[in-house]
Amino acid sequence: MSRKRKAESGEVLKIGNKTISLEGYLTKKPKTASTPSTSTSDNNTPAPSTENDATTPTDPKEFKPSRPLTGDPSLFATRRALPLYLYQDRIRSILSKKDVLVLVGETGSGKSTQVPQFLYQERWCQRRRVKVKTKTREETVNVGGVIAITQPRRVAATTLAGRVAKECGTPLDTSGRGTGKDQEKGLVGYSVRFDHRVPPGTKIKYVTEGMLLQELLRDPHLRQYSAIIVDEIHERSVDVDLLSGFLKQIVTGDKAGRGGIPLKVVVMSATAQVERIKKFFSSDDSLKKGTSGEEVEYLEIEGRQFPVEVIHEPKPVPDIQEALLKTVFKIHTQEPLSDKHGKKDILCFLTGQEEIEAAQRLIEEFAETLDPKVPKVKVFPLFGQLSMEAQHEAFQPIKHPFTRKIVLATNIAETSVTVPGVRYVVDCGKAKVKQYRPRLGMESLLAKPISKSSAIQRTGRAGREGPGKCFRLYTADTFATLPKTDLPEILRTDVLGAVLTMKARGIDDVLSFPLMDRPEIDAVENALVHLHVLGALGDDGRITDTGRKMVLFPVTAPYARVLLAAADPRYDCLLEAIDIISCITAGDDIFMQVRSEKDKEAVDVYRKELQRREGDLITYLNTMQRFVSTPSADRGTFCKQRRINVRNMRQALNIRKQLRSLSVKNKMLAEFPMPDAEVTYQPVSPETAERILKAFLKGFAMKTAVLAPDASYVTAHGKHVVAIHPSSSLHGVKREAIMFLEHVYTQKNYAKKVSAIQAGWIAEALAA
DNA sequence: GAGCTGGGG
Repeated sequence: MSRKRKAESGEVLKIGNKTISLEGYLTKKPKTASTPSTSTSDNNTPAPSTENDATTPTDPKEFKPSRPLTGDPSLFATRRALPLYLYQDRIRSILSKKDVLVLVGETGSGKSTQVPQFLYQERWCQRRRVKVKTKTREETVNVGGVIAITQPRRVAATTLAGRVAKECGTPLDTSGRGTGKDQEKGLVGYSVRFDHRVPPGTKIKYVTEGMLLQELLRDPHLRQYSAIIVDEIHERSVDVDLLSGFLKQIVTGDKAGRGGIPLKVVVMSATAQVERIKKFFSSDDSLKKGTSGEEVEYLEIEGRQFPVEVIHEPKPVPDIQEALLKTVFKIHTQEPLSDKHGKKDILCFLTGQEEIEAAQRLIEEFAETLDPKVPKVKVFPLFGQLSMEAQHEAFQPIKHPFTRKIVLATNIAETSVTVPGVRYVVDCGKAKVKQYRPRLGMESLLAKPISKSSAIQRTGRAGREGPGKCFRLYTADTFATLPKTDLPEILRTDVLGAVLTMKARGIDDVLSFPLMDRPEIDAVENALVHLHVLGALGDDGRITDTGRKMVLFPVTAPYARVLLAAADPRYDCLLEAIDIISCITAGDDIFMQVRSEKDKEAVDVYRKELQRREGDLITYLNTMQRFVSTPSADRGTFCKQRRINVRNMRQALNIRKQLRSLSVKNKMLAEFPMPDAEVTYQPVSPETAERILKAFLKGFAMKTAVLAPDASYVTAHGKHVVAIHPSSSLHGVKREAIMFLEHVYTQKNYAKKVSAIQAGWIAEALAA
């Protein structure tokens, strides 16, 4: 089983039957000649832009803004040092005249924290009472007063709010509690799923993109707001693309719903590749004479990055692991361990867990062969499926003074987390990307070349704390052929959810909704048909009552359909469906992967108890029911024994609570269920399990397969062969028919989250 | 018989 590996001292490394030559890359003495001749520097590191506007002097000490800083004086010095400080008058002046500003500011410019503080006292930002006409009558409403700043991630929204509250010197209790009327007044708040802190008097509100889309459902004109600041738009999530469309409609529309008061929009990006964004908001086609407010202003602000030298490979590398090993040890043996800026650690970008674990083994084995005079290395893997503690380890500085840290990461380290101490980046040039195939109704997850923008982002990770170097394991020519930017998510994903989002917010003609990038018509048509099958759209293509109920739940359309079916007396299994959906939508699988064979045996003993012959869904239900009936004190052990991801389980409990209370609110549950402590665990009967699976079929009848005579599973829709994924409890098991919730192409065409069903149930689900 | 980039309501 265990592959034989042998590290040899000298210049050759053997792994199994593979021999890697390290000739010319290793000099056992740390001090040698400087950088090899292949070294080239390209112009990707952001050069400070020359700003020759008269209103922005170059010395922050001489600059006197038209309005003094307010808030906590102890933080003034830090804020004055931010590049953005010099631009505050300019930004205020632009927005007093124009409605849309596109602002490019590299990481560290301070845009996310400072821009809202520059604006909230502006005259146009005051709340106003205005008359608006509704269908039936005229009414007086409040418009404006608050600035919203959207963020792609919850953690960003909450931490930014905390920091800005501190700068403003107003309270924001992020510790919990502090709700209701005992809340103190404050300038700054935030609102993310499961967590809302909006003190009375809030003028600056950090929200996730999804949250603002939710608000749009209740308030299509965003009347509460004077301005929306869309941050990190370059990440191009589906949510930000939809949001941009709605904002464009408000900005360029007749504003009657806002009593004629304009909504200001500031779009902020970390990369300068904003042509498409600029053009999108400039509303060329809808430009009307006499309304100058529609014009878009553009401003670019330098970041605070140290220079990073970029080194490409002279010729294409045949083996990425080999190239990585050579490069890592070239850095390790030729570059200093630290300098006046601090430690000089290495961050490597790889595609996935498998590649990372292989690289870790290689590096650790080779490190053992190094001369004792050479500093030690310590390797840390970093990918999403890793436990919180293991991820945390990669962020800790190494205490030992004679050791260099090497972090092997997926693109989790590109945007989601920042590893401190990094001064060398090694970039393999690839990343795994998920792409939806509308024709096949499945997605693929494959390693593909990254974009230039992504490569530059990775490079930048070497220059956060001091001057750095980035080694690209591909040639300069290859870099030149990379696409400029990544494909936005809306072109890579099932647009089912996006289409329902539009329909629910009054967009009847989804094909003419303004989007920066339009999905193919095929993809949209597929989504429309699918929504019709789910009953969310009627024959006329308009949203149905079922569809309106579906959007009230924070889950994708098929899951929402399952919840509605489960609430139907015919199936009567809403609480069970909620338990299952909570487990499934809580992030990655609550069952973590077990790395060693020995651990796997021990864990499987416990996991087997949870597994049910009906398959993964009922296993999840069993797991949730067992978990909540376990006393709190024993839950940690329960998770540990079964290698259940505690973080995801906690998230599942939050989702469960939210779905339960939404069910009560939407009259699908008569009353709140009994507290878990009062429920004794009892495994569901086979009869109940059957009802549950039939309820799930109302959302997933399209994702079924029947066992063929040759013992393969063939999908009912499309007639493709699928294999049951090894993560499923039904892997290797043959049943009459299966339902699966996910369908992914990796090494093979895989079905995941699989349940055993009867073939007859499929037609039954599609009929009624 | 064989495995998984990252987010969000």
